[in-house]
Amino acid sequence: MDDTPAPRPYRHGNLPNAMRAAARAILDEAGPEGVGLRETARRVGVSATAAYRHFDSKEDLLASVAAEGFRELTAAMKAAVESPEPLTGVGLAYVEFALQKRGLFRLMFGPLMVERARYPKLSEAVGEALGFLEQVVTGADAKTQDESPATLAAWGLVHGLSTLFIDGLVPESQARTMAEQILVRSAQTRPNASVQ
Amino acid sequence: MDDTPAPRPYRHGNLPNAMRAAARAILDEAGPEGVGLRETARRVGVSATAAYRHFDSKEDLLASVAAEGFRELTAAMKAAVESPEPLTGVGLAYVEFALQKRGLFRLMFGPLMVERARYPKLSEAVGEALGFLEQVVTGADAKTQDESPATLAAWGLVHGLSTLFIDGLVPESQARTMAEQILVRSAQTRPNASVQ
DNA sequence: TGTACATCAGTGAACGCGCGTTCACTGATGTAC
DNA sequence: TGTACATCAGTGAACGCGCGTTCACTGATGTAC
Repeated sequence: MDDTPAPRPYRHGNLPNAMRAAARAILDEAGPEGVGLRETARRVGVSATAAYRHFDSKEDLLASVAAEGFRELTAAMKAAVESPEPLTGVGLAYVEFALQKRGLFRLMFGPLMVERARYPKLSEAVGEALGFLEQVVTGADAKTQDESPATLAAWGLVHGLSTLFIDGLVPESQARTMAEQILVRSAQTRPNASVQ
Repeated sequence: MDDTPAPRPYRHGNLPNAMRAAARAILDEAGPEGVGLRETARRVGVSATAAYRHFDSKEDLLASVAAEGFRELTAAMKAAVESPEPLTGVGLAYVEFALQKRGLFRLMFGPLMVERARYPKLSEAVGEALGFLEQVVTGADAKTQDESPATLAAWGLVHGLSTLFIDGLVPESQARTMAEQILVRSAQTRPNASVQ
């Protein structure tokens, strides 16, 4: 019986995904600055150069991770829109996403954003998240380029709470209760809040 | 006449301040990640080792820059509290601060926050900014450790708007108009908004 | 079904770089008597 | 007023490090005939 643990096939099979997963692990341990292409490759068990078969550069890898993050954020919000108070539910889902995937969230809204025009997949994922939010807030399909003030107000609030929480400016233990209290109240005072 | 440009005295005079100023310049050009102790010293025209006479480490330098930032933020908010609608004025001052001192703002709310307990001056400056905000929102002197939900709601909103603006998720040209519109409206619907 | 060959996905060595920090030092300043 | 000496604020060289990226390569896979 040969039970030597199969020294890995020559071809990895799905290196891009494995790289993204490893990068996300580092992201949560060390934050966006801690993610290096070499270190990521090391974790996957592959040479650093192998990464260049699949990504143009380190930035390209990070952009693809960020895009993945935006897609997951959109999915999380979509799952939450079925709640009795859609906007509150979606807002809480946003905050929850940030709390649970801090490193990823930080990457998504970090300095990469400055260059995001260079990564179409990323821009698209950002646009979808935003479009969905716009739709929840205004009730209309957003085909406009820019966000409405109402959307921006809602987005700003949940985004600000999220970052204050993950930056430790509010004690972790209070984050969720606070968020719920604030978002429920905020939804009640909205001009066009749905009648109860 | 000796008009050789005085080859700088042996002693700098105020190296700590000069280092902070240089660090802030880099901050605005390259963001928090671009700030290095060596590069900062280089700009000041001093050897890298000279910095260690005044700062324990690179992190120590950054913490002192961040503390300076929080003190300036507090001052900016205090200057704005005299406006007809204090909360709106303070909120706009907050957003304006972020827009004008992006690099600094990013540093102030960056990963350094995680370790801020190790820098008493920084913690104190953060506490003062927060305490003032609490006072504006609730009208009471905040002697409590934690923020009230009302304060957190206001802070979250202005903070979120600020970061969305400086991360380029809303077109720069619209940022100020949007902020004003949102904050004015938000102040009107607050439970205890001042009567007009 | 077998073979030649193009393509794809890896490898290890090497590049140059800038970083934070420590070391042993030197030159200027301030202070005690 | 002068001198000895401690202290303070700089210096340059060196440390080890990990990084992103390029290079020339090799081994495995897929495809055409």
